[in-house]
Amino acid sequence: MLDIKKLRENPEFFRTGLKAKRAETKLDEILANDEKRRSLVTETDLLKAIRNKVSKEIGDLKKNKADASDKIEEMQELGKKIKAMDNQIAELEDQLNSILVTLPNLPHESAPVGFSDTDNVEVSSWGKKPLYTFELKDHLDIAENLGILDMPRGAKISGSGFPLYMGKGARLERALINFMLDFHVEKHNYIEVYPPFLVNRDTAFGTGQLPKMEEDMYLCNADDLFLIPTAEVPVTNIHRDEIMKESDLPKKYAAFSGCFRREAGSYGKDTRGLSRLHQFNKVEMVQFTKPEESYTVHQKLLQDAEDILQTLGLHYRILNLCSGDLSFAAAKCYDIEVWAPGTHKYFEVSSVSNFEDFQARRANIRFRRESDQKVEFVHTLNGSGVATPRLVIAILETYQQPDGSVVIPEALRSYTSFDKIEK
RNA sequence: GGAGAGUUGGCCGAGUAGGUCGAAGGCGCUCGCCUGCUAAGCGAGUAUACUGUUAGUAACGGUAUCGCGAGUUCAAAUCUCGCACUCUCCGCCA
Repeated sequence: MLDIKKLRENPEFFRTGLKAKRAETKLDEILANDEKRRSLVTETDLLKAIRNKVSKEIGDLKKNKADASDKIEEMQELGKKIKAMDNQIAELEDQLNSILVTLPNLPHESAPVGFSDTDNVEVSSWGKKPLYTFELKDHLDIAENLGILDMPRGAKISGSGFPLYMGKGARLERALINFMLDFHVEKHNYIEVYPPFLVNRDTAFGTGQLPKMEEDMYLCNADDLFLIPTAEVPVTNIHRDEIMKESDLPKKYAAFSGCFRREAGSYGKDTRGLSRLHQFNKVEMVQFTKPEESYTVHQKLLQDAEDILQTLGLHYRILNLCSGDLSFAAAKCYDIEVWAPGTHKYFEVSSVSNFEDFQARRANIRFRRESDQKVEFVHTLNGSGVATPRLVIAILETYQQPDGSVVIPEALRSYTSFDKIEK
């Protein structure tokens, strides 16, 4: 949620930012509405002050057995007026809010201005594309050949985009989750979290999924609960409506969760194998920081995610997303794309975002400064650390052997208990 | 799923024949005093949001908030209705 006070003070700044984010701006409507609302509030508060005062007088009169009927009558009239004005205010607030909640966060100044993913800027990379002396297969061919992934049966059970891992494939999936979670907890000092996978509307609103992205989530209608698209949603909401201690910041959480996405409108794109799924697993890192620290933390968060790929020996590149490609709530975001030699493509395995106070405003997450006891919104950040399906793609394709088998990266072997997947 | 009890400020906990209750008291915390040190003691302070005056993120004022929402009333923490959550018992179940 954008800050209406700042918007009031500097609308042009917001207009420029929103335009870079490719958002429709109705700022004039918001500002006019806000103006009207404030004058009404002032007026109504004045009347309420009178009512409070006179009501006390009535109480005193009655106690002294004196006649108060004149005043009561007066207040009856006043009460009607107040009620009408309160209704008007509520209506104005509804209107104002309905627009405000659909406005995305502004891009940070260090995010390149641009329209689409072609304007994203590669800022760094690690490792390089490995060379092979034999003909490469893509992950689906490898996996089917090894019998570790059964997409047709997944489709039979649930529909397309629901993977069914079998045997060593299932074990590899579980190993990756444990490896990544242990890694972040033990090496990067995150607090491990195991969150609910179903969340209510307030929670989905807090991180910015609602109201605009409702169509992208699975809804359990009978209970009005959403299947989470990422652990970011429940984990960020841990501190919803709370005032945190300054000394608790930065707060670092790492959580595994299943992720469920309807991927509405993306049919026909990246459909092969594990590249785009309705259900997948991910370890997510979430941090709460003081405003002045968030961009330093953002860099560290990126490193924490990179660390996973480096340890697994996978080549990747990092993109600084342009304003137009940033998600609704993000001010800045790095995407990490891992190289898949068989598909000959980079796949996004992690998004590392700084939301500044955008989510904190929506979810009302604040902290108290020790110096002056003032309350402020925290900054929230998160990064995938990382999502498994495309990681599996990269592992299978990178470590495939001429005979169709796949060698397990060293760091994973204590988790898989095997060092090779073969027929 | 059925029946009952509950939800007050950072915590504990008063407060129901509606009125001076943003809310007693205690604990905690902050500042000051006192004191070889510590502890104890004494004094003061200790919510958030919106809004106004103002050059002011300073100061002062107003409004709202006692789980959430609506209602009754001149006036509601206190009455009525709906909802959420917690606890207990029964049923069901991994």
